[in-house]
Amino acid sequence: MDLVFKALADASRRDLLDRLRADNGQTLNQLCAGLSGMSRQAVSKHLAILEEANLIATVKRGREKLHYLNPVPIHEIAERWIGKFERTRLDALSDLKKALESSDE
Amino acid sequence: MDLVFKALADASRRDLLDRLRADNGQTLNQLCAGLSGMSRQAVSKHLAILEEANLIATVKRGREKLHYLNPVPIHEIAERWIGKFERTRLDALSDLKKALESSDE
DNA sequence: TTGACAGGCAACCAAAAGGTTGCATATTGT
DNA sequence: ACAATATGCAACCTTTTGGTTGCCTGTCAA
Repeated sequence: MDLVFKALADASRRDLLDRLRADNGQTLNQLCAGLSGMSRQAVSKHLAILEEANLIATVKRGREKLHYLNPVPIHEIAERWIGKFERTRLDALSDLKKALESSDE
Repeated sequence: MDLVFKALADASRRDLLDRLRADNGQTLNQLCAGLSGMSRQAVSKHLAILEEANLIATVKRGREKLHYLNPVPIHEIAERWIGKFERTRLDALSDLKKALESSDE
């Protein structure tokens, strides 16, 4: 799970995921076109990190490599981790409110 | 939003949030007790990062500082970002499946 | 008043992250 | 065959990150 969080920590990588979501199965060069001002190798490294976090899967087709979004890890994070915080949302907010009010006195 | 993702990227910080969720309103020293083998200053820095990302709010009470969980940014991420991926989940998976099958031929 | 306690600030350090350049390899179209 | 295309690999560099130590400030209690 740590790998997924770390992979999501970078804005360029989130952007890559966004663009794969819009158009799945793109090659490295296609994805490079979007991140302007960044070298192909940098994009390649980002994709490797996403792949290691299992957020994308790749298929080689001839000399090119197609990148596919794998939304499962994001789903798992939402379920197992964010879900916990969603459930306690109102409690935490009421704690916060009470704490702020008592500090006004 | 970037600050929130970056704040969530570290396991110690996620642990701090977990512990605040279990017991809201803890002081720095209380939170230190949990992260064994880490100095008070290191924990303090983590808390500062969480606070800057607006994931916790603090209230000073005398010489101590109480830390409260603020689940709103996590909720927003779940809504605005993860939600998008949840919605396209089945599509992406079927793309993946098709791509894998065609690579078998 | 004077310790002890809770926390803040700043300098410093090692390791990891993000990026670059240069070169190698494999595939494709002519 | 050969030139162009698509990607991989490795060394290197700079900035950020996570952590430490040392000292300073504010607050409480005896």
